[in-house]
Amino acid sequence: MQEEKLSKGPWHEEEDELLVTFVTLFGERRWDYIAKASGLKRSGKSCGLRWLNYLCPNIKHGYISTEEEQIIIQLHKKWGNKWSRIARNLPGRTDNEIKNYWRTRIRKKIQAQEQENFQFGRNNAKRDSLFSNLDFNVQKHETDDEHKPGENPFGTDNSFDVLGFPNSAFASSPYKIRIRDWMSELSDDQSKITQQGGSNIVESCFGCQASIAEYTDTWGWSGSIWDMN
DNA sequence: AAGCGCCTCAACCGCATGGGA
DNA sequence: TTCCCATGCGGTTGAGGCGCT
Repeated sequence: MQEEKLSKGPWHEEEDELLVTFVTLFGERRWDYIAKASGLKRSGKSCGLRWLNYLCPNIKHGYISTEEEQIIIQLHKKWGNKWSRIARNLPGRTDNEIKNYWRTRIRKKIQAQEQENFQFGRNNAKRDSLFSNLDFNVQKHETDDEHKPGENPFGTDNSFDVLGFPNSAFASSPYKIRIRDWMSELSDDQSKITQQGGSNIVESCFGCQASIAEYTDTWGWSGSIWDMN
């Protein structure tokens, strides 16, 4: 038997109305069944997406607030491109919406900011040495003469995240993101973290260990020193 | 007014995962 | 245990809108 050709592209108002009616009747599941029963010439998957990303009454339409943007930035720092996970922390926003917003707005802002921070930070050999065992692809610093005591070597953001990374720099390093994901997983399994002297020793899934020591540097900045071995 | 390029975002694609038979 | 189907997830695409020349 020949399959009826499925339509693609933007949804029409009548299709939306039909889908809403059938979701109300059968619930937000069995999308293939709903697609067939409704007579919509759409795949079940397409119906599910349309509902979850647009028609669902819980969806918030409109501008993403500054507050929501900050949450997205922080969670992306923590989890990377885990859009659905990030979306679960922003009621009414979908993973698709957050993903698009990140790609079109936030990423550009951060890239521009990182470019600025990188230009500033490359003169600070002292701070860079904290990351010398991690391949952040940082160019060799020429001099540390220009850094003044009390001055933030990473620009205006002087905070460090829960994993000890500076919030302002190297945020998009793929290696850093992998380590973040790994640490995020580890945080759910404290048995892999042991104390040794002043350091936490973390056993990694890659067959190596990381020693993490809390420090406060000469400028009064605190954070964590990573030592991979 | 027309043409062009850029941007946004809804929708699609393909792979991964989970659950039931 | 294996297979199949439904759903989840993240990356990509392309239509349409908008601004600039």
